[in-house]
Amino acid sequence: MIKIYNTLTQKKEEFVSLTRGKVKIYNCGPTVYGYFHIGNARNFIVVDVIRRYLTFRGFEVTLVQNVTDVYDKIINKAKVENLTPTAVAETFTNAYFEDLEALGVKAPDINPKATEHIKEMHDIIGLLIEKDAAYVSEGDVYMDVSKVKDYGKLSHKNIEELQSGARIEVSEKKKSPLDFVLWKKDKNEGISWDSPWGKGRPGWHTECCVMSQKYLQHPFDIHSGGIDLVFPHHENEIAQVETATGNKLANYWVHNGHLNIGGQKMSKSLNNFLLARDILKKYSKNIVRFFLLSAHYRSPLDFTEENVGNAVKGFSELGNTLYRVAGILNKPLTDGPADTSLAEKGIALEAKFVAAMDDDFNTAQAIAALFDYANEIKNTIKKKDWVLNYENREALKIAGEKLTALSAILGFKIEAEKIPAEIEALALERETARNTKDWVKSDLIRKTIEEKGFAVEDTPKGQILMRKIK
RNA sequence: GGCGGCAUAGCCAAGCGGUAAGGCAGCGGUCUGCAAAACCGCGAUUCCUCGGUUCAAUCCCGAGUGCCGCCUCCA
Repeated sequence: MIKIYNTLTQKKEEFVSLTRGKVKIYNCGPTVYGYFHIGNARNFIVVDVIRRYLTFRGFEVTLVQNVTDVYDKIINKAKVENLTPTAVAETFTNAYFEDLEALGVKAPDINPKATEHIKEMHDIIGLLIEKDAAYVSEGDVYMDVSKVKDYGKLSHKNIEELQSGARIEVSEKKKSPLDFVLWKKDKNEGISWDSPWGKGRPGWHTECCVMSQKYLQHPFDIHSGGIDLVFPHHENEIAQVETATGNKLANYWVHNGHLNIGGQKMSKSLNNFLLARDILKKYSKNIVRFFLLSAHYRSPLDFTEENVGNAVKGFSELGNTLYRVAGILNKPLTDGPADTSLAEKGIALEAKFVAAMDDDFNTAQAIAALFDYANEIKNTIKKKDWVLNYENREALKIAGEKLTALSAILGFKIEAEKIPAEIEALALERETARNTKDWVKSDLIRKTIEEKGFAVEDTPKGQILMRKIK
């Protein structure tokens, strides 16, 4: 049974999809006015893992992740750079896809753009006006929050408390400070569309309403995003959709915690962010993912060089396990008793991994299961009475494949790369030197191998070659 | 001010009623010609504090302290 924590009910709930065997997910994608940072990456990776896991559990998953390509910040950026908003959006939309791929995030099934759904936005705004839940004011259109049943149910706020909050912008155009803009009157910002209410551009929130409706239909299964989107963004999506259509928007609301830097939220407005693409210059996508998944997705996680450094060391040995397996599988078979313990423990460890992931996608615990699995494999190889007979070789091979497959659910690509012939030749040469106890030559060759980015280890069963992991 | 979350070994981090996973670092050992490697073993007797519920609490309830987030754009 898969359990998911639902922000709406503030409880872990059993996951039951609307259509048997299928899951529809909508994740709030980026506003493309700059490169996305590692905190944004956390969200994309968390959703990627949820998607991969649900697929592993037999669901056919449809993931929609929008691109917000019209927005104040894009317009501001365009002004500063002396470009058109469209050009800015295009540049960073392309960069977004590049960075996703670099992080090992599978491309979402559908990547709708806000600007390609203006007509649909007009429709829902029109419907809201018709229902007297929205009003026109000096060329802008606002949502009338007082007409929304249960406003605040997602973020668990109530209207009175919100109104007493001092931080809400007061606008003469709004009936209430809580009302939010659906359509903004054009102010010659270089991007606008005609509408029944005059020239203008869409406000936030509405795009997600219409794109989720168009590609997934309401209600769908899972709506996700960063915890900071709970209010007002997701609250306002619910307000619009449920008021306009009377349908529930989504069943499960999943929100990931923030990536902090120095204990503080990483954000573009605080200017304390690290770009995903810059981090990737220093660390591999495996390491970045390993680090980001080492804490539960709902917990805050602090990005420090030390923490990521730990991830590098921890992850390396996980990856190296496969080289150790591959190295042993190469050796000639010998006679001896079969050892069934690896196969037995493998089943238990896979179950541990699945149980962890079933429980609200507990990747931290799932990673622990991977380490247990890797340790079991290495321990087996090291056992004095374990021999490479046919049965044991098959069991080892299966264990290695299983470890690779489970890791792939978290998006870790661990596999023993084919060792280049050149390195193999060096290793053979080294073995010859070792056999004649020519340690000087042997160590020299080891050094050469290392300089070429590989490592060689001597074990009772012979040399093991592996690529050094970064 | 309102709402929400978090406080677990030197560091990171699971656990959410039955007596503390995993990783990094450290220490001891095994293996090795050597080894930076690998493997094995060792580490929390206040799980922030104080009360309470319970046969039993890190886990539930209350109070307190300290952090963080949201209430404005934000993954």
